[in-house]
Amino acid sequence: MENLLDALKALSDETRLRILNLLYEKELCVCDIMETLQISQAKASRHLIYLKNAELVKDRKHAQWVYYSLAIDERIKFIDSLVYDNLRNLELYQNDLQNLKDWLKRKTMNCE
Amino acid sequence: MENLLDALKALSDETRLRILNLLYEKELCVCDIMETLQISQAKASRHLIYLKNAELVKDRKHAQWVYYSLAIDERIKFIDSLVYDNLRNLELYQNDLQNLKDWLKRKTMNCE
DNA sequence: TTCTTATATTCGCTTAAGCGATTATGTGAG
DNA sequence: CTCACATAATCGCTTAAGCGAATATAAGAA
Repeated sequence: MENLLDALKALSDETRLRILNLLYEKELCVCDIMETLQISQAKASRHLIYLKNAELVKDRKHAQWVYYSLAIDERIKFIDSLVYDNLRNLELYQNDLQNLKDWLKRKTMNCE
Repeated sequence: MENLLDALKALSDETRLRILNLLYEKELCVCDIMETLQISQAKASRHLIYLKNAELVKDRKHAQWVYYSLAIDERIKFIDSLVYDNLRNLELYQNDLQNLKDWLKRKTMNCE
């Protein structure tokens, strides 16, 4: 996290907050985000790249998938508080977590 | 603080972060902010109003002055962490605090 | 190679936001 | 009332950012 202001700009959009909330659960690929939040592929990709440029998340390519995960270190612990103490009190973000759980279950079943 | 997203948008601008950092010290009027940060009156006023609309600060009118102070409650404690653990490690914000101290001293001397 | 799937990028558009400069409003002093 | 001062609001402009739609890229499968 080079630039604190870039991080804060990344936090000032609802879609990116919703994505961040999901990534606090586990590493996810773009399609997991699309499915869970019911947003377009372009939108998911764009916001993930924005978060990556702000150095809040990192990516890892494996075959045709790109997996995104958190890159929040101790220097920006206030984001942990934001997520756990604020976002997760809100219904929208709770629902997103439930949808993620449901989606991952469906996805796993398809692969068996 | 009705809307968390509004608060985060208010935090995504450097001038507003600098103002917030000053208000963490004490209640200030618009001219204190202008002088300390060396910004125009219109700019100071605009950003203070933005912070007020986001319900991060409140105002109090006394004679021809408008005093602004923090309106950060326990529900958004992550902002305390942002200010104390992050902003105040940065030179810019430290300098602002020193400039505030100097300005308030000059101001008091003129009134005696 | 061709086809499919996952992801990223570009285009055109719309809206939000920041700025300096200026003007308006409101308060107190004389 | 008139003047000075503090603050807010408006105007015109520029730039950033978000969006859907479409296209490009890259990897694996066949």
